Amino acid sequence: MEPNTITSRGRDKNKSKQQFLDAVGTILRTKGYTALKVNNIAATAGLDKKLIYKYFGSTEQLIDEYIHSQDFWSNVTGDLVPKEVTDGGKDFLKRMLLEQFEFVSQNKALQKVLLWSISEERKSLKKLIDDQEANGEVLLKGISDPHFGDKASDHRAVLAILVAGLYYLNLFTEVNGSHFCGIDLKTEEGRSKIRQATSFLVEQTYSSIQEKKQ
Amino acid sequence: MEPNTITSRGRDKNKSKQQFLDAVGTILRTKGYTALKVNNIAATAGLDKKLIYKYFGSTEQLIDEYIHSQDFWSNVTGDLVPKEVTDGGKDFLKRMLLEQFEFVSQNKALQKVLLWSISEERKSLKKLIDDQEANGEVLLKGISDPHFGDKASDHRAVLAILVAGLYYLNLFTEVNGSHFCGIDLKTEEGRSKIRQATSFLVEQTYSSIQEKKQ
DNA sequence: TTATAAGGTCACCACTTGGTGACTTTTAAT
DNA sequence: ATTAAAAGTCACCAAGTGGTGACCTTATAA
Repeated sequence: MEPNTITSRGRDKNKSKQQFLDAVGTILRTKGYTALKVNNIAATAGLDKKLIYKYFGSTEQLIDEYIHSQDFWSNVTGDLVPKEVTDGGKDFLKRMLLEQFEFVSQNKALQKVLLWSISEERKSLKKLIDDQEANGEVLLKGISDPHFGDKASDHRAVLAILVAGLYYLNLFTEVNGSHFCGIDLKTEEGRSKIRQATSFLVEQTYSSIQEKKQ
Repeated sequence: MEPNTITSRGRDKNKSKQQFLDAVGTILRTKGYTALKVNNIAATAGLDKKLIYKYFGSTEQLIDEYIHSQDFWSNVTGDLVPKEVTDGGKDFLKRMLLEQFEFVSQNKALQKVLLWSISEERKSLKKLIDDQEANGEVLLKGISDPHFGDKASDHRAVLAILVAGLYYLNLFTEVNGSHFCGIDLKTEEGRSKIRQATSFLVEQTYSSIQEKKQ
């Protein structure tokens, strides 16, 4: 029998594979990566676990295939990159940081993946992180580095702290935490303060590091 | 028989209890909180798991007792608080941030606890976080808030991003990651850049938010 | 219609998990 | 020495884990 590609049957390998991949996503979002067990995944997919071994080889490979299949940073990176940069990328970076802050807070899967990537050594996660880093590298090299000249790495260090800080604050808010340095991150008011501080820090960095360069 | 308090025997309840608590610490540091299983803890302690139930009631209670017994932020918070503040706490905050950055990077247990606290809902972790937050509150209220006046919460938001960012960068470095925004966090050079950026941001914040206030 | 290959189910295995009852060993007061 | 209480060991259980062989089911090419 030839491999079924298009015909819609009740028994569809591709559909079943997708059900497993979806199940991985569902479990990851709701229970986190520690709940990604064969029995759990099979039950969530509503199919027999045997099929996981048949189609993916192992649970690990299924999970890796899930990771590779997702574009976790879609909204952040796929963002509008300005055609022309007149302010050294200040406005672009500001928007990027604020959008990332919002995007992460609304994207449970990305949150769990970020957490996962700092919790467990894993090739496919390292690749994910490295790829995202490479994406950022292109933007920085093309947009802000030229502006900061020999102070480029100083600006990058600042940016690293900002990106990392916004990541952590979002993760922190999800469990056990609400107030951080007295800011209530669960309220719109608190999050607004964080956004303002982000804008402020980008602004300051652009005016001051630029200053030093001249 | 009276409870043994001081006499040193081979069979010493307190010593055994401590062995279990130490085992929890060892496992946490080396394998992370997900490896904190009864059998694992008992094996590490070199004692029978039955004793865990006898002495602590359950594994959960043993773990909670470990968490409560530790002063994870000892070096950071127990730090020298200035008797007299003449610069609005700028120097104090700068030193605090830099010391925290170093301390976390060298303290595996604290790293794992930070990770744990943003991964799993848990009363004792929430208490830990809340207590640390309360410690910080005292310092901020006493040192920097008066300086920033009605802009105090703006300064706090900046500080939140910095503290969170330094946390995340340290956690990021431990697994899967090395470069972040192009900064190699595993090298002294990279970490130095982060320290400089931290100083820079505190400096900027003090000069600029102060400016606005006047 | 029938053969066949792939989709899918189920029972079962070995092993690990948390947890407990029955037991032995040690200690120290009598 | 006797004895009671606590320290500690061991075998065992039920439930859950990852993983597999034997089987049934369905679609379609011949």
